[in-house]
Amino acid sequence: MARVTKNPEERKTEILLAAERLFQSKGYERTAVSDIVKHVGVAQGTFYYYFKSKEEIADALIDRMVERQMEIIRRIADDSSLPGYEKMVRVVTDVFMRRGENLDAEEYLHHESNALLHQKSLVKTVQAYTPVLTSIVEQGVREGAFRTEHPREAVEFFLVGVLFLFDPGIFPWTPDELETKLQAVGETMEKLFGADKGAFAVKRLSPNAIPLLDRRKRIESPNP
Amino acid sequence: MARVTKNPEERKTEILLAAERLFQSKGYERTAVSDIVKHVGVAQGTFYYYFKSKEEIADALIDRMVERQMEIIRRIADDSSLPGYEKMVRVVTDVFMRRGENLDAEEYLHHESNALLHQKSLVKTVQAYTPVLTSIVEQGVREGAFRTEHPREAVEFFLVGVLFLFDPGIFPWTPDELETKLQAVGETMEKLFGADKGAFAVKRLSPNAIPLLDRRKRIESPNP
DNA sequence: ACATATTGACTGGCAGTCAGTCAATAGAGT
DNA sequence: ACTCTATTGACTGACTGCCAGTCAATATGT
Repeated sequence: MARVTKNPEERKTEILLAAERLFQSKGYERTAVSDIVKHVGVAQGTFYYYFKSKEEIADALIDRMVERQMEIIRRIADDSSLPGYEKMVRVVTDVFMRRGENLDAEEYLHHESNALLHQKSLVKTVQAYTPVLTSIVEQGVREGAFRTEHPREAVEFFLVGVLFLFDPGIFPWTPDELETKLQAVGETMEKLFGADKGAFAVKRLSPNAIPLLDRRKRIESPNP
Repeated sequence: MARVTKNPEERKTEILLAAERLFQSKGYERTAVSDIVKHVGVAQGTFYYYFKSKEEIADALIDRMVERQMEIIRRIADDSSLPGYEKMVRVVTDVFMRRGENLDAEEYLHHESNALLHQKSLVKTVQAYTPVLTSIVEQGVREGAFRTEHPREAVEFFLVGVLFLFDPGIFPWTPDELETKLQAVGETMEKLFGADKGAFAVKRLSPNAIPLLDRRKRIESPNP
């Protein structure tokens, strides 16, 4: 109807944000492109003027998200005053243990109806984190705190294990199971990176250390 | 048209098999329920008489598959003449290294268009293998070959790492990267299970040890 | 006048539904 | 034993509603 022309970048961002909000509340699969454009107040065709497909907008959102998270981890890795071992501890506490807190906005990814999207985001996360974490491990090896012949592969294995195994959208553990698994992560890291026994011991488990479990966003059901 | 009544079990199997064949050739997402019933020679409603949804038939196929694979691993685990360490070696060579060979029929799962299905099959595999592998590790610990405080968690971590990381539908590594990663699996296992150095050394890599890479089934494209 | 942004009706395809048909069979009445 | 009939279970296929993606037309800014 009333036709409004905007700066393309602005329009694109509008669409991106609307899509993100809808994916969060309804889930990816249950969000129709027609929903998105309705919320932006724009015609269906406009969507396809800016994005090749529904999947493409999802990919764009994932990239944004992964990039945002990379900043935290990069800040730790680039701190030249920290030994590798200390960096690794910080990455675990500041990044992995916080996934449940910081990812509220991305929690919709963990819903089953978003499997492809979700998987892609985990894969991208692994690929983005690997080089940075590898350099941390290599530093630790040089400093004698770690011992491994394949730092990169150890990191990849660790990332896949942590990200997939502790993802409530993939493995729905009970709180008890989760507790045990979290206890075991310390031992796993020690062994994987060849650190001294107790180096990554989980001393006390703060309640919000428990990642995502039970914080799963309730997705609006189809029949309210 | 010509109405044919059959033994329900037989009918159900017919539908199951037709679905499997179609999922293999076209992929899950691209197979319509109408395709399936056309191939069985039955009406659309008949499908929904036997299965609640398209996803349900997929789950049924996954269960069948996982169950079939469990037999191999159970046979190894139940062999009371074998020490735990030897069992683990066999599981790796007979089960994981063969995934590429034996799973031809299930390769369609590794296609991107089947993400949810694929993920479910991996999760079910992890959950099915875990108890059996855990008892193997525990046996190894009793025999002094392994050393770990959390056998179950070590097994889960290992399974997730191997199954997800080496799945070409999830992580599309180049042959070179894959080679390096396979070399590293030995070290990873030693550390994870606390075995002696070299216990799981990959001595020679047979060409077909490379799991699934490049054996990815070519899915019929939509526009031939 | 030209490029660029925007429109919205339209297409094709698909999952799932539903009211009803048909065949076999169990059982009641004889 | 033998029909007749009620009931059940298997099966049908047209239909609904939804949705991703297309496109020719059209408005807007420069």
